[in-house]
Amino acid sequence: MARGKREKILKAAVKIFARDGFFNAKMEEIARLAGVATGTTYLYFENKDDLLISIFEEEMIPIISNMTREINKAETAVDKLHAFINHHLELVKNKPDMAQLLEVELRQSSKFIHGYSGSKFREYLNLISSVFEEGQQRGIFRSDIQPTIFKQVLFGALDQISTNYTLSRSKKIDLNESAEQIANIFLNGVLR
Amino acid sequence: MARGKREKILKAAVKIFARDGFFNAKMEEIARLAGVATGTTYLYFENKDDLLISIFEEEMIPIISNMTREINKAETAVDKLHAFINHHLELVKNKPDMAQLLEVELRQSSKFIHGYSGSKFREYLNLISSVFEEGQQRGIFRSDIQPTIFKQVLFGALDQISTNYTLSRSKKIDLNESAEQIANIFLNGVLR
DNA sequence: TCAGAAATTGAATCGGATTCAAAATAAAAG
DNA sequence: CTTTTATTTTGAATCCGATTCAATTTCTGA
Repeated sequence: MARGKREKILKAAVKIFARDGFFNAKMEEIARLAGVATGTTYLYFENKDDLLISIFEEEMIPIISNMTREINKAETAVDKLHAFINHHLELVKNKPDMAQLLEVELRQSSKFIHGYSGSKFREYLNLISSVFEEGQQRGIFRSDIQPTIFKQVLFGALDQISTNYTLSRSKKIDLNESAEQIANIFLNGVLR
Repeated sequence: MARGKREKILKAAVKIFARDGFFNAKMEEIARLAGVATGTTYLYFENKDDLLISIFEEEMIPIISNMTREINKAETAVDKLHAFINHHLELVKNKPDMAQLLEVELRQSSKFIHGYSGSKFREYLNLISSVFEEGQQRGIFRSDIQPTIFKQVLFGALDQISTNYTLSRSKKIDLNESAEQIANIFLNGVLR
């Protein structure tokens, strides 16, 4: 099994899923774009859901490492939280196709929603709780808030804003403004 | 067209969707449980997606009116926000089937995600922004935060916590504790 | 009681994910 | 180089379930 074939299928799937949506995307067309036979896709991926989830897992690797780098640039926990929020929304703005895939299409996969409790998603969320814990240890953030709840709450907030932006045709929403407001609400909410 | 038939199909669909998930639910089985022929379901609903969305629209009516009542019981904007948060999570805890349908299955419907910009969802979100605006007018909440952003941020946070709870098998998460923490973060974040 | 309209039926159609026997290709053995 | 054997790929056939629609049943009102 040529390793390159897997990559080709993955790359083709990103394009087709982004263009047609998960539901309307045809395995046959993904195969055609990848230059392989329909059945070949099933040698590299269990099924359509697995293909989508694999895209997620692969795409999250650079996203997580970039985010980590971005966070580490900042000194204080406050700045790190700011960095997370800004970078997350930056991504949504700059990679709309990928954003659409990760935010919208991925959640239509029954397997993802139900079965998956994947490491990459957890890892991404844990970037938030790590920063938060650091802030707590330094006495900057309130200690009566559970990092586990905080990470979900902040992620949920960002995700709602992002999805709304991604789905809005016009794109006239100002994500920088949103980022500022979110940071504002949350930092005031957790600072001692 | 007997009005009662539509209700029977709707009721059967809730059961089957909740039990099998949107994707695995079979129209034939919904029809059987409703006591009609397969084709009959298509006289009352355009397709499977439309059936799911119709459930959403109908279920939201009492949810919205109960929530409105609950909010109006409270005096201050702060208490109203508290009420919203508590009641939302209360619902998730007390009607797990419906929660699963609204939070999980609904979002697997391509039509819902893409096409739908439904009135009921907007209406629910606007309950939040109304309370928030009221608080701003009374000078209780900061005026530099946009109600439109606030409503999405709070809803997103609640939704993430709720979905996480709904999908977790064990249900050992304490939603009351979560409610308290969320209220805590947000109220500190927006109070002057 | 009967013609026409409205509602219902469920078998047939259709689309697309998935499978798998056959074919092609690569690797190993002589 | 053949020949064998193992690996990879192919794409037509299968399968499943949403959706359709011609035929049938039920209702209406003259």
